[in-house]
Amino acid sequence: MITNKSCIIRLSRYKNSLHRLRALGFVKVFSDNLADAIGVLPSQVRKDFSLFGISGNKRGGYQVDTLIEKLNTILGKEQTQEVIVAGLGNIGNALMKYRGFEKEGIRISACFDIDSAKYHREAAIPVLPLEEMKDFVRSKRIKIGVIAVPDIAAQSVLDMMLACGIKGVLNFAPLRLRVPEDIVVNNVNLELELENVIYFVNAQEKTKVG
Amino acid sequence: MITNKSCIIRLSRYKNSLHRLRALGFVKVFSDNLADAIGVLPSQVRKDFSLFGISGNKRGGYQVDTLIEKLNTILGKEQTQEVIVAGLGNIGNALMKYRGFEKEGIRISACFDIDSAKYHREAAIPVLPLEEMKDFVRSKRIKIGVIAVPDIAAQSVLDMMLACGIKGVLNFAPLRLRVPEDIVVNNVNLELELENVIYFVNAQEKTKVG
DNA sequence: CCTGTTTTGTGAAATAAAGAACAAAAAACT
DNA sequence: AGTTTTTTGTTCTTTATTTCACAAAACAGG
Repeated sequence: MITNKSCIIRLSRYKNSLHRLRALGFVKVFSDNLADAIGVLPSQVRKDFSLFGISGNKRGGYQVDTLIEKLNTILGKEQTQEVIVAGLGNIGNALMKYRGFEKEGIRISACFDIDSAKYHREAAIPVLPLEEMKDFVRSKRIKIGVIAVPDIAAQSVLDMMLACGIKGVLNFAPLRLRVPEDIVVNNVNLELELENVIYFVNAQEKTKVG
Repeated sequence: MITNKSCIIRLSRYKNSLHRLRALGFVKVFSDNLADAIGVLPSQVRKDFSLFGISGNKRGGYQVDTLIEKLNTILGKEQTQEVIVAGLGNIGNALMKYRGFEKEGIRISACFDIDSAKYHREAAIPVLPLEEMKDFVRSKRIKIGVIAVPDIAAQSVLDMMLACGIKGVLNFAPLRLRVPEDIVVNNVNLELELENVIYFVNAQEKTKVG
């Protein structure tokens, strides 16, 4: 198992670029096309592929279609991935409406909230009480959850998810969640990302002056 | 200038943890408290601090208040940072309503959109036509922008921002933006984050079986 | 005031990631 | 058929990051 996160992220980016290239009519690509597209060196592209046993043709590059297929297999996207969302606040709402997941084969199967005013059992994406999470997740064998609840509730909602059999989590609450080793957590922290941009902009300015 | 992004991200995390610790009544902390809080080793904490000239007291640890202050200075948070948002779709909307920025000293000054139906000049956060971006940004000397427009529009909106004097961007459009070297871009790509979780969950499963 | 303990700060060692370089294969051209 | 060119796949090198390890400082207790 390859544990290098940035390598996996690059694979996703390659795949994205390949979709665009295919739409433009490309049938084959070379490592430097892909490198260019995602902003790395060609040798990096080849090394990434080599790590996952993806091979092309010397002088012929890579077949776009087969490459996309292989990447999808590696990234676990052979069938639609079902995920649940906890918390129908700002972020939860945006996620439910977000169209970007579909085309990546990701489907939000349900949203869970504590507020009964939000329940909506018959919606395209049903909004259900937290208590129903266990049955729902188990019967559908869902493995991935998104945490979009307020900070204070995040850890307890996570624990609930784990009890349901969830194995991987995308967390929007700006704190570190405690999880067993075999559980995967990715954090999206908007404040932090902005803060980071701010730091580098300021640092840039200072360098210029000094 | 320190260019190590993950180091800066850790600084932000330390700061977050420190706020929590202070709220709990802590007056001083040790490197291993912070290490524990954000999930790294104590030596990492000390080295990070040392890189930025932050020093504590041998055997006495670090003063929480002064530490927070120093981190704020480093992270450029002495005064409120004003940012603009382009695109009042799902994500733009969620950002405008999101309460998490305030407490980090980040303020969304305005949102810009192409759709005249969305304009709302008198709102707490005004929604303005894209054409007004230049005047607005220049008069307020805003340096940071958020891109929350559809893929196809992202590059042109970015170029517009740069023409206005924006120096750093947080980009939600799932593609690589082309920018001059001195411009900072951080990408938040939700599909990609989820895909990443999915990969590691699948990889985990396979390892267990194999 | 001395001894023992704790915790920092940093230089050296280990690990991980990225980049360069090049042989080998495949196609294209003559 | 042979030569040239292109592009992969992989090994070796370099660079970056993390971790270890320990001396020096600060405090506590006797």
